[in-house]
Amino acid sequence: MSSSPVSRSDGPGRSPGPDLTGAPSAVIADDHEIVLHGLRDLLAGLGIAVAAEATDGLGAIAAIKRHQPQLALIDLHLPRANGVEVHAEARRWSPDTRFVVLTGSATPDMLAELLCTGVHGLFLKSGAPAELSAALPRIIAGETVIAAAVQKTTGAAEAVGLTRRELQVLQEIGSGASGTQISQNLGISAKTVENHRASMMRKLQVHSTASLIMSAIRRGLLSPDA
Amino acid sequence: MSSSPVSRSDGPGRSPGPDLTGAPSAVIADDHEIVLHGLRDLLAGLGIAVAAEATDGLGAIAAIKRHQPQLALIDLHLPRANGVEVHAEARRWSPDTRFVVLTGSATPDMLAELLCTGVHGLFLKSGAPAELSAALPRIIAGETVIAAAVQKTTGAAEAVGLTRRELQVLQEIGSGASGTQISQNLGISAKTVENHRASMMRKLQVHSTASLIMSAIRRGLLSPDA
DNA sequence: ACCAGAATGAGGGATTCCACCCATAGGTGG
DNA sequence: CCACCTATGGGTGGAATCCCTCATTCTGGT
Repeated sequence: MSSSPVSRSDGPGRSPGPDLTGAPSAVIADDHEIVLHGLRDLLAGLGIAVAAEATDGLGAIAAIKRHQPQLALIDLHLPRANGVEVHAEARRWSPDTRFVVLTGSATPDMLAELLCTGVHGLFLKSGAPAELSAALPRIIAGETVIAAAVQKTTGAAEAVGLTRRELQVLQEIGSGASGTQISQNLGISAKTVENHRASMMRKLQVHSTASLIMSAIRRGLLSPDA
Repeated sequence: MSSSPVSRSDGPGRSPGPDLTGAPSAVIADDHEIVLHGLRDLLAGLGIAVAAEATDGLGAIAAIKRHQPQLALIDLHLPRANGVEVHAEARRWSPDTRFVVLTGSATPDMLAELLCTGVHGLFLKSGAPAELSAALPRIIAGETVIAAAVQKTTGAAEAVGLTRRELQVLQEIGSGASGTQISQNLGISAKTVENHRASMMRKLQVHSTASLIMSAIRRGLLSPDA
């Protein structure tokens, strides 16, 4: 049933091809139909036309490439290419598009990565739609808006008390690397890696690597889709 | 801002208190405002009044208890009490309510638990809203409808080829138990536990417990909130 | 200047994991 | 009956983990 990856007919749209002159246009992407519905409504209220919709990352890239919209509203958690990848790829084909990433549950490492890549907006789906509505016009005008709640989420690691280095080691562990491999990847001693791991286990109050991974994912310190 | 856990004013509602005689009423709960918006629209299209909304599990329980709706539309992943818990608790206070659970990403064990508890409907948020719209009237009429996509998800373990016993061991590992502890919990030899683990790692093509957990969570075989 | 903490590194011992090998029951289906 | 899979159990050996302790260096803050 979900076999139309590129774009679907846009209800209120009337002009085919890119219309850089008229009303602002947007491409939206989310794998939940119900969220797409909500975004449609929200954009309609702002007088922004939806040029295309996509339900996965590759479809979003193609749609942005084709329609060159002023705005791209992309879910972070998309099949076949997540929000980070969509942004990295699509910006090269549509340099004037303003990218806004939505996320349900974000991990600090992903958010940090996103902020570094220079996305123009970052919002939580659990936040009030009004927050997004208020910010979108300003984003289109050239501002960059990061929801306050996102900054709070980014501090999840600090809340637990994990340091930068520990977080790096954590990600390496999650990727399946052994102590020796991690030490080579990070250019430090294997013993230091072990110390960092032990430190994290103490802080998270667990006593096995398996629990460490579980706890880290539960607390949003690590993303299963790494 | 998200400090009203119980219920908020219902726009189109006009009769205070439970109205078991008139048009069907519903309580909806989701921690994403945008999803609530979509559900509101969807129910309006079916002529179902929204008696109350909630953004967390405890709020949902309270709202159902108070309004005794014909229908409860509950997200599986809610703060302070998930869909399973909401259903288990609220059904005792509102026995005539039909419970429908929505889920974004579900793990086989959670879905199995849900199906056992006797929920009346089970749908994926990624599914077409039309699927839900079509099913709701029949659910209210007394049927039980499980989305086809859910059954597919439930078979995730079979797709990878993990057996029942292996899945049990996997959950034990995720809970932080060591080989010896698992053997005691399951009443088998520690060596057998080790064999099951090795078998899973072969099937998932990983070479460490950390990767095993990560891969299992990614494939939906394990829930981080265990 | 001082102190707290992060990051680095190490020693040592008990335990566990991981990857091979192997065998015996019991069930299922051709 | 035989082949196949599951579940069970074992052995062996090397690698990695886990849990302590301790020390050094560098930074940030008051």
